[in-house]
Amino acid sequence: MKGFRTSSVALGPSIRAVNPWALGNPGPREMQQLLSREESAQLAEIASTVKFGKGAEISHEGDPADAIFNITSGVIKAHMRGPRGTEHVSAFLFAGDLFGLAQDGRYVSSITALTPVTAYRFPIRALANRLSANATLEFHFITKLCHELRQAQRHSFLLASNRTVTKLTIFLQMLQQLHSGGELTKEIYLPMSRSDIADYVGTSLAAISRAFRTLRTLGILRSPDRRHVEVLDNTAFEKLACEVNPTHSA
Amino acid sequence: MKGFRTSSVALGPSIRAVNPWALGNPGPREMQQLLSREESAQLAEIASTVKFGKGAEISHEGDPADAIFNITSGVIKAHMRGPRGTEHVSAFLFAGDLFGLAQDGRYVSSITALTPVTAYRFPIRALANRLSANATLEFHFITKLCHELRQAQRHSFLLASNRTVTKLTIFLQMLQQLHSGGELTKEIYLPMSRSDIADYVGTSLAAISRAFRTLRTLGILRSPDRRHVEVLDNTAFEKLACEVNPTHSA
DNA sequence: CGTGCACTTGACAAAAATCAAATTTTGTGG
DNA sequence: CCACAAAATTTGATTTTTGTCAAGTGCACG
Repeated sequence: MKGFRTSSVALGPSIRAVNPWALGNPGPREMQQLLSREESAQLAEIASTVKFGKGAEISHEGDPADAIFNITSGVIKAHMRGPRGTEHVSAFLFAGDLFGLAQDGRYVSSITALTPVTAYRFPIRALANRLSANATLEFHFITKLCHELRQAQRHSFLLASNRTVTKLTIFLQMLQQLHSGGELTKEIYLPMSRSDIADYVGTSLAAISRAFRTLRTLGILRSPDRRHVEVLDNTAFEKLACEVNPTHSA
Repeated sequence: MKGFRTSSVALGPSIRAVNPWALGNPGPREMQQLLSREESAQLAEIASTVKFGKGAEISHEGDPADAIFNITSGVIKAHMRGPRGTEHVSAFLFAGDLFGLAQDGRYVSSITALTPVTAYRFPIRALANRLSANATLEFHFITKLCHELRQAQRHSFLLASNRTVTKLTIFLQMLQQLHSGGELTKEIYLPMSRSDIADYVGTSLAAISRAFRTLRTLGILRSPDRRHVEVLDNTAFEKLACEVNPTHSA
C-alpha cells in the first residue's frame, strides 16, 4: 500500500461530476469523485473489468441493453445514425463517466472507443439491486445524471450557434474545462478525428478544417500536431465563443 | 369519489417517462406514470401548489436553487441567455415533467410559463430527505432523469440537421409524439411562439416562418390558426425528417 | 377600433454545404 | 527502415441555404 493516494489512484469504479446542489459562486467548477471508498467497493463486487482496442465498437444502437459501463481510462464517442445514413455524435466521454443509456431496454446510441479503453461493466440487474439497497449510492447516480443532462444542454447550446468558428471554439473550451481541475490549460488534447468533431458540432468536415485554419491564421491558436492545440490568445479565444447571431435574441 | 379515474385525474405529484429498462420492441413508445399512489402522496406532503400566469418568469438563470418543480398543467420553456444577448431555448416542458435543474446550487436556466401553469413545488432539502428514505422513489427520479437526458439528446440531434425544414419537421414530430399516447395525432397544438420555436431549433425567426410556408405550399400540412397544425401528407412529412446532409455520413 | 406585437415576406449579403482534387498521415508488409 | 496503399485532412470552386435588414400584414387585446 506504499505510495497510496486516495485522490489520484482509481482503485475501483469512479463517478465524477459537479455537485448540482451545493451552493457555490459562479466561476470554475470543480469535478469531484462522488463515490466513497465503500461505495466504490460495493460496485466493484458486481462489476467486471473490460478492455477495448482503439476503434472497437463497444455497444451498438438498438441492441438489447444489459449493462452500464463506467470508464476507467480512455475516450469513447457515443453516436447515433440518422434514418438516412447521417452520423450524429451525441457525446465524447472520459474517465469517470457512465455510458449505456437505454430506452425500452435497448441502447440509445452506439459506443465506439477512440483510444484504448478500460471500463467497468455493471449488469443492469445486479446494479438495480445494489442501488435499491443503498440510497446514498443511488443519490450519487442521480447527481451524475444531472451532470450529464447539463452536459447535453451545453451541447445543444453549442449546436445552436451559427458560425462554425464559434462552434469549434465552444467545443475546444469544453475540452479545456474537462481536463483541467478548475484552472484552464493552454494545451488541449484532441482524442477524436476532425470528422468526429464535425459530427459532434453539427457541420461538415470541410467547415471544421477551415475553422481551424481561421483560428490559426488569426494567431489565436497553434497546432504542433493534429491532435494537439495550444491557445495563444485566450482573450480573443473566449470572445469568439460569445459571437452569435443577433437575430436570435429575444 | 364518483367518476374517479386513476389514469386520467392527477391527484398529486406525477412524473411521466418512458421506462428505459423494460425491453420493448422498437416502435411507438409509451409514456407512463412512474409514481405509485403512495409515492405521490409522500411527495404531496412536502409539496406546495403554485400557479403562474402566462408569461410569468418562474425562476431565473443563476438564482440560488432552493426548489424543484413538477408540472401539473400548462407548458413552460427553459431558456438560457448566451454571454451576448442570445436566447437559447433548451426545452419545452409539459405536465408530468420536472424542472429546476441546478449547478453549484444555482438554476441552470430560466423558466417561463407559456400558458397558465400549475405546478408542485418541492423544497430541495425536504425532497432530499424523502428521497434517501425511499429507494424506490429515488429510482423513479433516476428513470425520469434518463428520460430527460434522452430528450436532450434528441434535441441535439434536431439541432444538428442543416436544413431548416428538416429541423422544423423533427420538432413537430416531437410534439406529435408527446401528446399522443403511442398513436400519432394529425393535429398538433403549438403552445409556443414562432420566435420560441426558432430559439429552440437554432435558426432565425424568418427561417422558421419560411419553413412553415414551404410545408404548407408542398401540401404537407395545413394551419387553420397559427397555434394549430394538421399533418396532411404523413408519408412526405416523415420523409422530410430524414433528409440530411450526405457529408455528415461516416 | 386602434395600437402593438407576432408573424410573413422580399431582397441582398454572407456563410456553409457540396463536389472534387490535392496533400499529408498513418499503417503495413517487405 | 523504406515504399506503398489507404485513410484523414486540407483546400479550391461553385451552388444552396440561411442570416440580415427592412417593410408589410394581420391578429389580439385593451
